[in-house]
Amino acid sequence: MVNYNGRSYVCLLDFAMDFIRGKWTAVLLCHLYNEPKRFLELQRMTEGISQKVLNEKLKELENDELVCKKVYAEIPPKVEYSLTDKGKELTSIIKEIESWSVKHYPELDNKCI
Amino acid sequence: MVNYNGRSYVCLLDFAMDFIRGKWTAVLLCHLYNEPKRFLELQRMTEGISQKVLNEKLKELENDELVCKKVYAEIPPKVEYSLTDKGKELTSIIKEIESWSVKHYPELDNKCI
DNA sequence: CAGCATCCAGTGGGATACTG
DNA sequence: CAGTATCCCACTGGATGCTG
Repeated sequence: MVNYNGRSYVCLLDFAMDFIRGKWTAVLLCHLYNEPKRFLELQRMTEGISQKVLNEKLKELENDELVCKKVYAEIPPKVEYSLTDKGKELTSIIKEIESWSVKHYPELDNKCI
Repeated sequence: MVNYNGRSYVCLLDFAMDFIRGKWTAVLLCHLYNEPKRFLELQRMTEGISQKVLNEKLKELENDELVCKKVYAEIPPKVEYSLTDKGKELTSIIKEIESWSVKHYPELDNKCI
């Protein structure tokens, strides 16, 4: 049993998987892999995600310290999201999962990232 | 958009993550990493999982061809579950995620696997 | 532009009891 | 031993509308 932040997990792997379990989480991390992105940019890249969920996910990722949020004091508002080092490491593993799927399901066109 | 088996995914990564998104999936795969395991054995190793969910997950994993089920014609029944090659490859990536969590959260005792 | 507030539906998983 | 069958709740994410 692992307890963290008021939640409990059956083991450390369960805990780690919880970071990326959400439907959009892994995809968003990959979208941030190369360069920082703005909110609207992320929303456009991530076809199908609702604004509400994008917000929730970005907050989660920020709390988990996988993503860093930078707010510019401008009008109209400008906010940039980027991966932390910890997040970048995790994302590179996620990319291995993507490679795994490309290898084993070549017939499914890769329309992502 | 990726369509497979009546479900649709926003991209190939979403599709791949769906294999391991469930609460117990990654843990079960790791438990099968070294050697085949019997049903009850898995249930005992995987503290907290209900019989119903263990069944559902094993069926999923079998459908996804990550796990192979071998039934011995004996009484009482004997069934063994093992990783397929595809499953073993994926599981080794999952183990990287576990290593990532060990590295970044050393304070959380690793009671798993 | 980058959010927040609501309301709502689908589903993943828990608890419990039964069987070839 | 290795399952099936129900019932049920909590939570994730969808849709829509409002705001500094």
